[in-house]
Amino acid sequence: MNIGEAAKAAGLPVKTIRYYEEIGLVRPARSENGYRVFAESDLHKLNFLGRSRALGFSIADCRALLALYEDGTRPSAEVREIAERHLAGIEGKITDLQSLRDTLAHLVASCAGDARPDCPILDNLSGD
Amino acid sequence: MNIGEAAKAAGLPVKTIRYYEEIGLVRPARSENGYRVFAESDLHKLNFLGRSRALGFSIADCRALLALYEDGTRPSAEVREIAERHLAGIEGKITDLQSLRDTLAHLVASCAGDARPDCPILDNLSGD
DNA sequence: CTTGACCCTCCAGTTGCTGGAATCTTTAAG
DNA sequence: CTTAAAGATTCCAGCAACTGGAGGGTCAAG
Repeated sequence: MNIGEAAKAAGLPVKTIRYYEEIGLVRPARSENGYRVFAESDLHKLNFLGRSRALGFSIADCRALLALYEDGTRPSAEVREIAERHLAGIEGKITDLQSLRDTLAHLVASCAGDARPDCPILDNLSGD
Repeated sequence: MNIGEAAKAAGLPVKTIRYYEEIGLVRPARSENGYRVFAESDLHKLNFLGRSRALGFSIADCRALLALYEDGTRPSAEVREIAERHLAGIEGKITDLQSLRDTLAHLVASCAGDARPDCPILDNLSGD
């Protein structure tokens, strides 16, 4: 299977797959003409990567998760630890964004948003 | 005032200030020895930038906000529009992260996290 | 035999800094 | 007066995770 077909099957851009090969996440075979040839196992990995990335895992996490996935004897605790750390990071981001949102919402609400130059948003940014 | 002092006053790293000059956000004067010299107005701008960035505005937004700030006759509507768009972006991100968090929380909760290899997290990532 | 859809590699750009190397200048201590 | 530390300068490289484009080779259809 060529890269275009693999991309469709995995729901990833062709460029991304080439990038994943470059950084050693997948190692598709090559045919005589130099084209990458994706086996079932490669497709499986690509799908795994797509799902992991969609859950927001970093490439480093994905690499670790993939290694754990390939090792049938790993303790599930190791996987869970990666996921937990990621979850904590996301929760932190949500908290940060929520406080940003609250601040911004107040500022936006306080600004008339008309033709006049008075603007509490700029006042706030410039230090009141 | 040299860059180090300006950095302390604005609460920004020295490197960041040099970067802001490089991309044209501030234009401090130079003394004979080549050192940057920050006037009150430069400090004011740096503070403005620090606050804007802390609210998550992109550099492009900051540039626009700064220009509007310097233009005493701007309509507040223009400022508000930038802030509203930013707010909408943040709200979108929050929503995305929340759904990620929910998914991850379920996965983490379903995983025993012990020495056994069975792992619903990996099962999920590999496509069940 | 040509056209168009693939595929290849390599290089540059994205965002917003951050670190480091190599080199001044200034300042405080001895 | 010398010297060493602190602080300033420039330039180059790198981070994350791709993405776009140039310039080319390959293949199947008509």
